[in-house]
Amino acid sequence: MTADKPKTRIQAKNQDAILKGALDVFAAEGFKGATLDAIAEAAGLSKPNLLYYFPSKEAIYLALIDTLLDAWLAPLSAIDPGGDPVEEILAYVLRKLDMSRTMPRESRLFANEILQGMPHISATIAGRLKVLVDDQAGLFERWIADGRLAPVEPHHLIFSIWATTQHYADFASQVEALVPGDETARFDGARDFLDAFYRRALTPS
Amino acid sequence: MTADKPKTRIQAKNQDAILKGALDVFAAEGFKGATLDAIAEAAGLSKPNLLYYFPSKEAIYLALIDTLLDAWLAPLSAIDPGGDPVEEILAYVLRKLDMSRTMPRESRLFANEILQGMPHISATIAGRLKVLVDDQAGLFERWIADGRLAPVEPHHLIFSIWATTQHYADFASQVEALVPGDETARFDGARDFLDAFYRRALTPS
DNA sequence: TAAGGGTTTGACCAAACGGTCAATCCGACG
DNA sequence: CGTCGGATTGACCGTTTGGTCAAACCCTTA
Repeated sequence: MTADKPKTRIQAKNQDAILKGALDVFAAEGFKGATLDAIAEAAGLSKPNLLYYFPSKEAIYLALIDTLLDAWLAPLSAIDPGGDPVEEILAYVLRKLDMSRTMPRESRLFANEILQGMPHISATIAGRLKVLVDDQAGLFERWIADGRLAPVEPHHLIFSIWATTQHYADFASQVEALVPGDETARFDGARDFLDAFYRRALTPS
Repeated sequence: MTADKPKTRIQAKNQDAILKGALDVFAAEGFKGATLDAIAEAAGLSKPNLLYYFPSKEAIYLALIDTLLDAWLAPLSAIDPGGDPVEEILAYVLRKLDMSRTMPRESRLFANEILQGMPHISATIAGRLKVLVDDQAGLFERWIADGRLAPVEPHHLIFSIWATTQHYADFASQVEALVPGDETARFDGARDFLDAFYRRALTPS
């Protein structure tokens, strides 16, 4: 299903430029709002040249999602079953918050896709996501059973982490309008809040 | 700036039908994804007839936002300064969660708008929002100073409430894919989680 | 009932859109 | 150097889109 590996250096360079440009445009405008002309300009190519490397706008979009999904979900997989439960989850929260700061386009890309009802997410991708989430939910439940984590429903805990951290990327325009100071100050404030918040909520009594 | 009050019953009925249909379409497709034909069909009118009542697609969108914003923000204003801090904020959380269940289209409408960088939100609307948020943040700070609320930064607390509750409307497709059971069960689980979570996080030690 | 104004619509337009294609360009390799 | 296959593009196409307009419709009221 995914594209073959590039053969020549020109192919590698151009496919990379296209995906980079497409990330800019799709994240800012959504799938329907993005135009091939805008992607071509962002990639520094002509529109027919875009379609020499990808057969359609949707193919670019799918390749982009496929390329970014693993990196986007990696921190959830990286939770160490051997570590301290509260500290492991807190590290995940802060890692996700940092990704909202350093990778806001990826966050908005997925936010747009899910908001529209995930029309481009295949059953296999959704299945991969569900397996990962269910696995980590099972880990959380074991931690809870061992009394090392406050008893909270794991799926909703994961949702709350996604929601609170990605909020600073997806709804950055609103956050900027409501909180004074520069970006660094805002993310420092968010870090302090989320650390204290999740520490209180997750530490077993 | 806002449209005048409708004069005739036909005007009232059709403007209402247009705004209802537009809510369906804009919430599902976003501003750029929505088409006048789709809105017209959802409203049960012809496209030229739409444009007899509103001068443009953007005018429909602006009227819709203007109509819905106050109701959408009302629960935040409704927090009672004379009530118990933790219970007041918890009631706000559960009210917002309930709105995600009963008004998901409104939630997605605003989510789409903010995701795109609030290109249609005027300075006056943003100003109204900021005054409201800053006011309630001030109330939270007084509660904290009185030792009746755990010391958390109020703006980030409000963001977390918006994020965790609206998540169940904005990203419903993802929640449905990851949590088994029907909608009622999912929202019951979310309610239990958020109640316990915020109660722990907000109760002063 | 006749008229007048508010209401509705089929037909249309210009621009933007995703995508195609034949022609051209260019760089690697014998 | 010549050539051959990959790379690039200007011109173009059919469709969709937001919006227009003149004609027709219909509801109210005198």
